[in-house]
Amino acid sequence: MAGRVLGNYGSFSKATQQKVQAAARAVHYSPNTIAKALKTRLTKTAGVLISDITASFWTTVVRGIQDRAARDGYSIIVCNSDEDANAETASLMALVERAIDGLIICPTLGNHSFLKKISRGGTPLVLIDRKLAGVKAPSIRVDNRVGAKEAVSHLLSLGHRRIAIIKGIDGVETSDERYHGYEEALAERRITPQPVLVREGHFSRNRAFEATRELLQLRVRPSAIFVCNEIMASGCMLALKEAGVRVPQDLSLIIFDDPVWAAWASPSVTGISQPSYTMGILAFDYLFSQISKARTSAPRADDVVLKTSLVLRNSCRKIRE
Amino acid sequence: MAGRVLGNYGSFSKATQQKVQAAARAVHYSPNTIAKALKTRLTKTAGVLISDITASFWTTVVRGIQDRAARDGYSIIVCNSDEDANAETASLMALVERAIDGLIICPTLGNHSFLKKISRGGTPLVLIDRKLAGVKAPSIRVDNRVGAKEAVSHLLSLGHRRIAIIKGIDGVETSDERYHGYEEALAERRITPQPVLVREGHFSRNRAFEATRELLQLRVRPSAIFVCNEIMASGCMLALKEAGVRVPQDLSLIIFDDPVWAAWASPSVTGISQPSYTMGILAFDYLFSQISKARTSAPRADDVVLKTSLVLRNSCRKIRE
DNA sequence: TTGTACGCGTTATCAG
DNA sequence: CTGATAACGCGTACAA
Repeated sequence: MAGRVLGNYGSFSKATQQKVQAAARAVHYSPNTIAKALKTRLTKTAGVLISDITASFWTTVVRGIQDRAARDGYSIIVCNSDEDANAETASLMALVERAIDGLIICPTLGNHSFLKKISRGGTPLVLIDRKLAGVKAPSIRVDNRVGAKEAVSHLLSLGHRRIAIIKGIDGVETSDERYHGYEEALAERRITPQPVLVREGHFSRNRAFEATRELLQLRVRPSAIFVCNEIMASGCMLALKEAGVRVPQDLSLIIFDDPVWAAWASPSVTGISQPSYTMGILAFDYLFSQISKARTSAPRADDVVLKTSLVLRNSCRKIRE
Repeated sequence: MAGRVLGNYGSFSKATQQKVQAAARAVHYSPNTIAKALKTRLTKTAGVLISDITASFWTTVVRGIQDRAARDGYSIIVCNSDEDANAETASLMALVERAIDGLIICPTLGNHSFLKKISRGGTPLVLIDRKLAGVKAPSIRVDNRVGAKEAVSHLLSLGHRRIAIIKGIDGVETSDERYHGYEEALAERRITPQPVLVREGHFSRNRAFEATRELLQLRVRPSAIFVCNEIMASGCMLALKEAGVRVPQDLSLIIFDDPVWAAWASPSVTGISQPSYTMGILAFDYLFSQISKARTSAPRADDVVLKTSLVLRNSCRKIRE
């Protein structure tokens, strides 16, 4: 009986309702989600698997997910893969054991057999930041190619022709797409990318630091650098600072991402802003609608690609070459 | 019976073991952690309640907690309070419903009756960043007073006498302690704090932005500002930049915290570094030992106070006054 | 060594 | 509308 009023189902009289509620308050009743889950097979908990919560892009995404999840009565377990496929699988196993109702994941490179098994097993899945071939799940992404192209086109319009790029991890969609954007922008001006100006940064601060140093040692230095994410931007800027290179007088800089510090850095840095918080919100919305199978009237698109925006600041300068 | 061999406890014969295992494979048996948790009262999940994961201090703490938790087979549910007592209680309820095995919390200001009830209820608890009177639980903190004092003493030793402070939230331990450190450092030079130089920043970017603007409008400007955390530092630096104030030529700046961008900002900024990752590691260690009740031989201290360190960079300049 | 029956806290069903 | 009772899947105590 008490179960009915507390669970708010079935039928009961106003009188018993009040009695039960009074008693519940008296005992400080709090429902046990575990027992509930045993019955309903819903834990009201979702898993989130990203590369590293320490990156401010991901921090913001996670905050978006958490906020929306809290609204819907869901809790979130966040795991970090550090771009390592083994770590990914380990986290996935922990998540599955906890019987999460759904999963939001940014897949690493590598074999995703376990992930695919989970997906086939019926666990609702949402991909974030990257797609994954062979898995039928909605994805929330950003148009990396167009964003990168906009960044490089901006440099070109300022007169730059020797534009270097510090890429992420080859094979990772976001990295490859940003490189394609770079290529496309150059192609429009009939410029072919010079291998010596194309550097690997592995989404790592140290690698980007090294890459920047190498670029500065070139006989003919680039007049501008496009850095493919915020983490690498920090390494790059450190190297520039160390070498005494003035931005933008000696060299122009544009980055993919728009971290908080971009605004008050000296000079403030121009970048491509991603709607990270919104991505988190959307990701959970998609997950939730899958979980509750309450398909909204209009069938929603399976691949949500959001727009980035160019935030103009003071790290790029007009040149004549 | 089958439970015994699969759970690997009690006694059984080799023969039955093989029969059961064969059957298990045939049915693709996989244990149900939910049912298990209902019985054992161990969910292998811990809750973490902080103010805002978006702050890089907290991001790092959380990463420390996650890493150590993963090692011990634990998953973490992170909730944000945004320094709001109601939000704190709401998150706490969600956590309790999920029957977490333990809780790491940075308590907000306000009535913690629910938290105390949880603690008395026997849920292992660890306080992080702040203590909480009336709750018997270990706390992992930093010596905020000494750290702040070191920062201000540094400014004093450089010749500064008009030193402004942008505080956090009055009543919050970290904020109050940092202010005490400020007072103490001044007292050693027989300087009494001037109310006009003491500003409220509420740990908020915007509030700190405003506070900085007010300081700059003073008839006699301060020669240095001590900003009590990283979030507020960003607001302060934006205001300085907007007003065209050069650091450190026109004004010296020192902050509590040592965010990643401090190194490559121009100028790089001097600050008080907290061992945030270590704090996360320690917090989970304490929690885990409480959960497993495996009291280590030596009784560990209840209040762990870590040291901060002054990281010298280029935002403070020597002056003569 | 083996079988079995009970309880964990919910939800859901079925008579009353 | 109400009260009792059977699952959910696993651990465990007790009896065989």
